Amino acid sequence: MRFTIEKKIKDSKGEAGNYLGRAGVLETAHGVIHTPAFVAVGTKATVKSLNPEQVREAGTEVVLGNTYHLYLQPGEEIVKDAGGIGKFMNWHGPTMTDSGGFQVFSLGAAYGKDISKVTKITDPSLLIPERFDDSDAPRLAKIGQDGVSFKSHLDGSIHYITPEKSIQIQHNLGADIIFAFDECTSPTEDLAYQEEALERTHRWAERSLAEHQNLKQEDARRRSHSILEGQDHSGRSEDSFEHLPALFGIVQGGRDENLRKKSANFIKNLDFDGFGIGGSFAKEDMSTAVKWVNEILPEEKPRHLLGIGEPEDLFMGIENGVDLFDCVAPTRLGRNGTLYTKTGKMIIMNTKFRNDFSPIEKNCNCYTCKNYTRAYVAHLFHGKEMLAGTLASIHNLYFIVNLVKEIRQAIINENFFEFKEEFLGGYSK
RNA sequence: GCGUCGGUGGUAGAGUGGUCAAAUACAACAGACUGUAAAUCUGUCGCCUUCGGGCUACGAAGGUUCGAAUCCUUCCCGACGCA
Repeated sequence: MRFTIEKKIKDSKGEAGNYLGRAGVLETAHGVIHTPAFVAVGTKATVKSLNPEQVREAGTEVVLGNTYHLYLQPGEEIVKDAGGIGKFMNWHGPTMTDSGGFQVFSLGAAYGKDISKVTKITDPSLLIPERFDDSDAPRLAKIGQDGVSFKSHLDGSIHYITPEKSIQIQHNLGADIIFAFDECTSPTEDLAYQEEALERTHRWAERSLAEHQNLKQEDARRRSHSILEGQDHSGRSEDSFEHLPALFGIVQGGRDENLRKKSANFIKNLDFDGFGIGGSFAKEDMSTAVKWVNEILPEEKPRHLLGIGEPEDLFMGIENGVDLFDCVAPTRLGRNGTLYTKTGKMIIMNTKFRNDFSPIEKNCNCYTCKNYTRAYVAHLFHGKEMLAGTLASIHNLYFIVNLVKEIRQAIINENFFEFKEEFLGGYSK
């Protein structure tokens, strides 16, 4: 993997100032990612409701799968034997896998609760928690001594995932970029807990990295042995890129400035190829957290803001130095009948669209908008037809991927701030 | 014409004397969704409301009863059987 910065954000007079944002190129063994880029989420080695051609046609350059899900089903050995996640799912471009760290949160502290990746609460202090009443709440993920025990949401079986295990699984899944195993904490946890969790995430980062390096060495030994024996049929030896994954470390630290900075400083000193910024945020905390972190992380390595992807968040992230985003929003919202437009989100099942024969969005170049009307898409949703989720996902994915591409172009054209103002001025949340 | 059974909210369908403005499902309407426990979930769904409650309702009209969607009478409508 190789990351090159092409251009940094400048103001309207072309002055560089102190801006963190940049446009670049991330080269992997499976192709190039133009950053900033939006990564399509394909948790179970499929971007839900879309085939790879549709994902590609929407403009997507890279797809992210999930360690936890693929480990449970079909099992990482199968994916490995298939030739890796990309080959398995017939996606020829770059791939990434998440470590399962998010499931520590979504199946743990957040399980059965009304908290998610980004909470609405405007005053996060209100979120502070009675951790004590909470202890017997049902969870599918419990944090243990040196890992997390998961109770499978599929069949109830128990699985213990350690950092080593997560990295082993990810090596078998064979994506181009993988992530360290971390603990995504709930914003409802108090500072003492955030600190404790951060220590854990840091230990896990070191262990993830150590296991990653072990696996690389083992692989190198095996390959040199095969070459000596004349058995290397991989055809990849002349590749300028390592065929093994690049590993990104993850910064946590909740909403606390000291913890965030502490985490960035700790993680940046480890030999990671890039970085993820994780956490469950109260909306208003997100930009400060990203800024604190990216001011510390080394400029020359890529940064991925995990799980974020609403339009206003993309501008915020990019302006503050984020190179990669992934988010389920385009596909999940699409399947659930909400569509992005330049003026805001549209709930396509609303009565007013039943006889609206215009496209979802005028001048949109996605497959859906070029071929179908609002009335038709609404009809598909009312009729619970499978094509509904597909057409909606195509549009939403195109919308978000393309928005990020436009932002990238604006950076290159040195009119990022104008573009931001123009877009957000017309977009209502 | 006689007999039997049945007519419940947009639909299907519970309910057979009070706890019924009426289960449940569907439809409808509105909303939520940010490293996918998610083609999912939430709310509303007779009318009015100062959200305490008020009013009108279970084919129609009468009646019995403290009280009726529920019991009785007649009528209207439907299905089936016999002429």
